[in-house]
Amino acid sequence: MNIGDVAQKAGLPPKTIRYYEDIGLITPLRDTNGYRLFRESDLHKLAFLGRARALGFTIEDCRTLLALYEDDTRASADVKELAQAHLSKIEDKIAQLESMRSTLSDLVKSCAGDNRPDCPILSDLATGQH
Amino acid sequence: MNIGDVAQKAGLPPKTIRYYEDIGLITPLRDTNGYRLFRESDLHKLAFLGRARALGFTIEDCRTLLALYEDDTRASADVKELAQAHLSKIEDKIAQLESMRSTLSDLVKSCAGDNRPDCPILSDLATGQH
DNA sequence: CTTGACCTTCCAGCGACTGGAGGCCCTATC
DNA sequence: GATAGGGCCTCCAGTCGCTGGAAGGTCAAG
Repeated sequence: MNIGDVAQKAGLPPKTIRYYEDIGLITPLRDTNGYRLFRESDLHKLAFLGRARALGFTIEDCRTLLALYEDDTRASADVKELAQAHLSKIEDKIAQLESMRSTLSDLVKSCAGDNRPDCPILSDLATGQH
Repeated sequence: MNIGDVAQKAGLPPKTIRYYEDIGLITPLRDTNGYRLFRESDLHKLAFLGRARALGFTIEDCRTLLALYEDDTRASADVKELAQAHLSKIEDKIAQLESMRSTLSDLVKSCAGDNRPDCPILSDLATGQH
C-alpha cells in the first residue's frame, strides 16, 4: 500500500503518517522508487494510533501503549495505570473548562448586547469584581 | 514599577509580561538603565489580560477585548458576540472531553489491572470494538 | 509527449509561552 | 574599592502535534 491508501484506511492525513514515521512510531518499508510501502501491520498500528490519539493520549503515551500492546508479557496493570492517569488529566481539564464555562455563561447572560458601551463582561475583566 | 513588582501584582510571570510587550499588548516605558518602567495603567492592562486569559480567551481575543475596553464608543454587542463565540468553543471542547472521559472511564473500569496481559483497553485500541 | 495525480524531502509556522545562556545594573556588605 | 547576590536585559531554542508550502521525482492515462 502507498501512503494515500493507508491514509484513507486509517483515517489519518498522509502528513501525519510521515510524521509518525519521523518520530519512530512506525517503520514502513520502501519501494524501489522511494515510495513508502505499508504492510497490514503498519496499517494496524496506524489505526491503533488514531484511536489512541482520539482518546486524547499524548504521542509519548501512544508510544508506550504500542510497546505494551506488542509485549506479550505485559501486565494489564501498567496499561490501566497509564489510562487512569490520562483520565485524571482529562477530568482536570473538564473541571477547568466547566469553571470557565460557568463564569463566561453568567457574564454573557448579564450583557445587554446592544449599541450602548456599558458591558459587565469588560467590567469584570477590568476589576475582577462582578 | 519594575517588571518583578508588576509580575507579582498581576500574578503573571515576568517572561509572560515581556512576551506581551513583544506582541504589542502593552508598551511600558523604559528607565534610563534600560529597565522596563510600568505605570499603573500597564498593571491594570496586565491584570485585565490575566483574567481574560484565565477565562480561556486567545491572545488575539484579548487584543480585541482590550481595544474594546479602551473604546468608549464600543457597542456591548461586540463584546458579547466575542464572548459568546468563545463560550461555544469551550462548550465544544467540554463535549469532546466528556466523550473521551466516558469511553476511557469504561475502559479503565473493565481492565483488571493485574499481572496478566489480557487488557480490554489495548483490545479496544487495536480493534475499535469493545 | 504531456497532463495531472501522486509521491518524495525539507523548512517554516501555529499558540502561548518557557528555559537557558550570556551579560549589564544595583545595592549591601566587608 | 572589591565582591556577592539578586534583578534586569536580549536573543535563541524548545515545547506539542501536526500542517502548509516549495521544489522536485514518479506513474498511469490519453
